[in-house]
Amino acid sequence: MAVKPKVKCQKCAMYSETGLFCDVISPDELDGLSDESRTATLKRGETFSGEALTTWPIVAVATGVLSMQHLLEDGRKSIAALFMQGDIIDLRDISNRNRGHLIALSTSNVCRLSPAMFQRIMESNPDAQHVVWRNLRDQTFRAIDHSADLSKKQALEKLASFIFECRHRQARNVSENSVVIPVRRVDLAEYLGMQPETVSRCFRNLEERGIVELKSIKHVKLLSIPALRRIANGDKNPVNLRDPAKDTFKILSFG
Amino acid sequence: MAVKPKVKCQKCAMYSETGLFCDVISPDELDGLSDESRTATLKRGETFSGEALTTWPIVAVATGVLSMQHLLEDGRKSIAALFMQGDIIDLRDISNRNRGHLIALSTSNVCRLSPAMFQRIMESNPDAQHVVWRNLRDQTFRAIDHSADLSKKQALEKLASFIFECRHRQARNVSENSVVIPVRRVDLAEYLGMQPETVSRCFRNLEERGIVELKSIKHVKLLSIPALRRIANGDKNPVNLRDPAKDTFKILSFG
DNA sequence: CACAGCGTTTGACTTTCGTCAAACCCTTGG
DNA sequence: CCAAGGGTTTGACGAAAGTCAAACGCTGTG
Repeated sequence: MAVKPKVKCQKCAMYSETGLFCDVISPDELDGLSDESRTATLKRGETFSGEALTTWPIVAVATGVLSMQHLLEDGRKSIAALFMQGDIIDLRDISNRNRGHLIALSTSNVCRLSPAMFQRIMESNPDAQHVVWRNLRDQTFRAIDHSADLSKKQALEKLASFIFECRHRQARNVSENSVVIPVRRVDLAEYLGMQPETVSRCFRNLEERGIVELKSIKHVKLLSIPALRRIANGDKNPVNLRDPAKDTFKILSFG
Repeated sequence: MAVKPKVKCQKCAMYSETGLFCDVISPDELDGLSDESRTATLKRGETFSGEALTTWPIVAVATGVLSMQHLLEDGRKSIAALFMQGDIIDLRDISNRNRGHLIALSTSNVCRLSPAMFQRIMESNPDAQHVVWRNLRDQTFRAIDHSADLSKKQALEKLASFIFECRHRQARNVSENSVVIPVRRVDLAEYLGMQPETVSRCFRNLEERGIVELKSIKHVKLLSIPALRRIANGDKNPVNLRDPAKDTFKILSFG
């Protein structure tokens, strides 16, 4: 009977954007999932209670930015990951070990998916499985790349990498050399493991060198993408001075 | 007919260890997968050629330690992730974007799984799907936790966290307060985003304070787990001085 | 409209960690 | 068994980024 999406799904990006989870499942599956799931709007700084996450450990992000934050004993906190549109955050079975908190960085619309329905769809619908699998792998490699960025020592390099990360995530919506920074300076600093002051100094540095232009606090225009790319790749000099002998490793032949 | 595992699988940890992928699939599935897959032994420093990874993008780790390394233009490199027994590394569709290299840090036995067979088993066997899904989520949250560790400023804190990470991964095999560091100092330094000299100084620091004892270069005995835990959590003082008012965030109630 | 409060930027100073150089140690191979 | 080579440790020094303090700017609200 009900083959039209529920009211709450009709305007939700998880359904209306091409290729996201609720777009690739069948109308019946969407109907069942919708019945058992709960939408929510979070404002900046809000999180879910532990109780809510136990019952609803699977969160789909429709709009906005969520973060996984870790708190240290002395009050320092770090943002370990960012989640945006289309990300499905599956926290089943890890709430105890992992002491991270899921906190909104901007007003966000999310949908807490019914674990049972989600599981059933995953087991029966290869398309859905593919989308979710792909999204989780993207999250994994994003986190791995981010780890690589963090262990890159230079603050400027980390900022350059982050600008490309933002650009990559909004590839379609935005013109070629305009990038939106979707988080505040303080959050950006915590994500990159540095201080807001340092973030500010690095933006100024890039601007003084004519590599970017800050149209507003969150709109960055890229004036020299190659220069920014070289910085992100750890190339401080204008000429590439890498010694190719230093990074050899044996290649295991096909067998 | 063939319901006994292929010779190459009989001693492989992916099959013989409880709960790993090749242990939870059916004998027929294992048989088919084995026929289409390729085992390999890598020595320290060896990697797969790009060509090999295009044809065999799914690598299961049976023994040893593999790393995902990123090279910077000036020769610096960073180890962004570590893969150990039971990890299934799925590099399908990401070889181009992600410039990381999969490199062995110690002698390792791996199995390049047939993508077609892997996919078929994933779609038809919920148990296998569950194991692989769980493993990928572990990889994701390990990478996220690692990002949090890296953005924690202090070198000592990062080392303490790493010791717990090692302990966590070898929970069953080893006695309560003995931990094996499965990688060399240089690799450890690159994984934690610091210099080998700093790693050395931090180990000495922990030893001088009576928190750990180095039985050998890779065997660490934990003398005071609570003290190590406090360091890992960013608590520099003996007494916990955190101001609870500083880390409040609004909790979105159940709805 | 003006004020309050937070977020951001700037500058001066401090500290941690990286850099360089050399000694030491452990493994590997002749 | 000895020698060679890479990996690890130690110490002295320097630089990048953190800390502190204050000014500036934006935003929302009475």
